[in-house]
Amino acid sequence: MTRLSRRFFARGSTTVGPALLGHVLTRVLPSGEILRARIVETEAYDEGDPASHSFHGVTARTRVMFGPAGHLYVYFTYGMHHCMNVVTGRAGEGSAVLLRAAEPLEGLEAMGRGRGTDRVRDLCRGPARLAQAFAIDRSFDGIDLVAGDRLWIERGRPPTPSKVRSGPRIGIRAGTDLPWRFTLDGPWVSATRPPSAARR
DNA sequence: TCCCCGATTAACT
DNA sequence: GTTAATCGGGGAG
Repeated sequence: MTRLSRRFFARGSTTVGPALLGHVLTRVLPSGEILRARIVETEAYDEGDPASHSFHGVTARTRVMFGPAGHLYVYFTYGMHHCMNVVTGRAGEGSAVLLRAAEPLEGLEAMGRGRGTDRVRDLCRGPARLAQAFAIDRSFDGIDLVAGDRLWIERGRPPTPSKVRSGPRIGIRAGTDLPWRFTLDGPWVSATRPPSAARR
């Protein structure tokens, strides 16, 4: 049970995005319960990418994205949801990988408690659901995944590269031409929705 | 300050 | 397939 290292994260987001698939997000709750889930869906965001929160430079919210790799960037959206990202690249670069979905492996009961559902398939399928299942909120913004003791990523069995699919990212308006969403086929991947076709 | 809308989800018809 | 929920970020004035 080796943890992914600083070096792993300190590469470009479009490299770290697909590389994270198959590895295991691990959380220790205040109760001591352990949550583990295998990452099956990620998206890369980069400075200069109009869909990225870092596009407009450093702000109070995006400060962590511009910091050293291996830290967690958590944002709040739609007035009710949290989503978590792993910061990538070099300090000074505003890049990160959004964790969008995972296959629950351990601590399903605690995840269900956090989510308010018993449907295993819905525990970690979608970025806000994943954050809720793992009890992650803005207070986790900036924590270190390499050295911290509440959340980290364990080395799993990486898929053969041919199993990794890529396609357009979900829920964004700009940057839809970039194939920066990475998935492993299966029931744990979030639903794809045509980006903003019918959205304001 | 004001205003628009978002890296979403769940509950509708 | 459609839409309400709900609030903070960030650009415009």
